[in-house]
Amino acid sequence: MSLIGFEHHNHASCIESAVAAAEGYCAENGLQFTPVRQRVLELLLAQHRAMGAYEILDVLREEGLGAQPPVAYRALDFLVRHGFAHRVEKLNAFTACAHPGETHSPVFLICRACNTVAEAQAQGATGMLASAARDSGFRVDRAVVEAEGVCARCREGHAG
Amino acid sequence: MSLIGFEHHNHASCIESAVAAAEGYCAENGLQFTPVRQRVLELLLAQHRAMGAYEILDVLREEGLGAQPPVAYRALDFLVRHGFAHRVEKLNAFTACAHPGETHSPVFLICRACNTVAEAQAQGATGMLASAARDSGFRVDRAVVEAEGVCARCREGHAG
DNA sequence: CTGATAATTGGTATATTATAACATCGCAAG
DNA sequence: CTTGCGATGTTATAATATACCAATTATCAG
Repeated sequence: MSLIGFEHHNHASCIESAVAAAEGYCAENGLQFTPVRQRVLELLLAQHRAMGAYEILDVLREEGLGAQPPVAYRALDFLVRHGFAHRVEKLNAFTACAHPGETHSPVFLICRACNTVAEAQAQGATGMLASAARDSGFRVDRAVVEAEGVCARCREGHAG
Repeated sequence: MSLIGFEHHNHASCIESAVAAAEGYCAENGLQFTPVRQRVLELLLAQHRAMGAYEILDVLREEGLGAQPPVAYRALDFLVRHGFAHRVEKLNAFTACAHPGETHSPVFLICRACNTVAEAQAQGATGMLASAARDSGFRVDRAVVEAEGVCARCREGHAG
């Protein structure tokens, strides 16, 4: 399992390169990487936690990029549809994709204490789910795997 | 993986026995299995799909058991808290537990075509998730595993 | 039984999340 | 040019969920 979200890294460059990657992908595929879409992606990248649509909308509104819910939802739909972000069902919120470009079934580790959302890869778990489902004739189109708990740092913090 | 939801079974008796089991459990543990709680459990058991809180509330209202959202949410909270029902995050809806009494991490298979929600047991998948998370110091308190797709019957139905 | 306590109910109000619907704009293909 | 498509801007409303307070009912120690 590789895991992004709980380690240290150069955040500014991490955002820049992710945005550049998205921009490139859109250019190659005839998609419009508009200001609102870019800004929403930046907001999501800026924090390793999930943001609600209305939380994002508040920022867009302050910045004059849009004031109504559909503005945020449309940008989020775009980002999710093209794999730049994911929806975290458990939180009814959104988070930037930590592995854009790669095809993957994300697994989220949600820390109840610090609200960090780490995106992990657990090939095994989703593979097992898919094959077990297949045995009963069920075809899995999308798997949601999300674990709520407490991350290492927070457990150390209060001896939890 | 055991799987309840897509096979045939005697539904009336399946409901009766589940209700009786819940009633017994409550009696043993000093919990109140009130009319609203019983009725909500029956409603959930009556269908192998997830029901929204407001859908349940509509029935309760017709039957004079309560008219406001908190009535439904409180009964659902009770049922979920004591393991008689589960919340399906992906659908923001609720379904009766297919394995009451047993400690388990449910896995849901949600059919997009017929809306059936089957509760499966996939020890392997959740176990793998838990152990992989543990390796990074994350303690999993609750795992959400839900697969959206098409069940065997619906795939046959339209050659899907 | 009785009073204290906790659990449940009934209700109002409101918060939060999400989408439907429609007019307009801008751009690129034909 | 004009047609069509995707994106935008906006209004309105749907769907999901919770905070809070008053009143009632169950439970249990004494």
